[in-house]
Amino acid sequence: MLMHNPPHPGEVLKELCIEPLGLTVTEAAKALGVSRKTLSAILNGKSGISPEMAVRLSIAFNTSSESWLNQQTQYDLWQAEQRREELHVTRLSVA
Amino acid sequence: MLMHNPPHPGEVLKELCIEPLGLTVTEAAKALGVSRKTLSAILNGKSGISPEMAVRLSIAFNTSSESWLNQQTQYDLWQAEQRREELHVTRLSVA
DNA sequence: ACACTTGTAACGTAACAGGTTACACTAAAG
DNA sequence: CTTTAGTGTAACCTGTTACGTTACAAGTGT
Repeated sequence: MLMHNPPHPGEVLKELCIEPLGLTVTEAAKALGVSRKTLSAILNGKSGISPEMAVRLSIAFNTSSESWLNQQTQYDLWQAEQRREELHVTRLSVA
Repeated sequence: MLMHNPPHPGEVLKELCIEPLGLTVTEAAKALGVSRKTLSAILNGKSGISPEMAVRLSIAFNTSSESWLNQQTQYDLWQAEQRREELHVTRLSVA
């Protein structure tokens, strides 16, 4: 159960990958093979990290695609959990 | 790094929740607060588990929403990894 | 025969990742 | 001061996907 608001993966990407390497958004986008707009949207929290983008990041930064997508999952899930009460769901199990 | 083709979360849902409780798709869909079509699509691998659906499942079956969404993430990622070679990405880091 | 369950086709909507082009802004370098 | 590089983002487009309702065909069991 997630307790705290997880950071948007874009922030992590910026702080752990882009800034340490002194990369510009334009450079990084070109290397990743996506448009500058797409990367910019991620870095500014306007869009999420897709499975394909996670793989791109894993290649460019020699990291784990799983870690990127898991971060996104935690973020998305926290958003959905905030609306837990609004979903009228009947309990089917007590296990 | 994922090595094996992960099962579709719908299969797991069917085998671990629906069938053990002797639930019909119609009943389960009603309890979850979604249409029969939506649940059927998930159970038959035609659509994935959304963040909101993960929360619904966690309420209905008293489980962890994280586990459901993580399963979906692993599944989606495995699909994306199959196309790893097709993405022309430049390595930016050797760390 | 009838009722129940199921998958699914055929429509629709909303959301979202991604693309191109173009604009305004900032900051640095000449 | 002008020029250049970098940036965010608006305005358009596409493709995909989750979800809804309605309706149909097929299977199963009473």
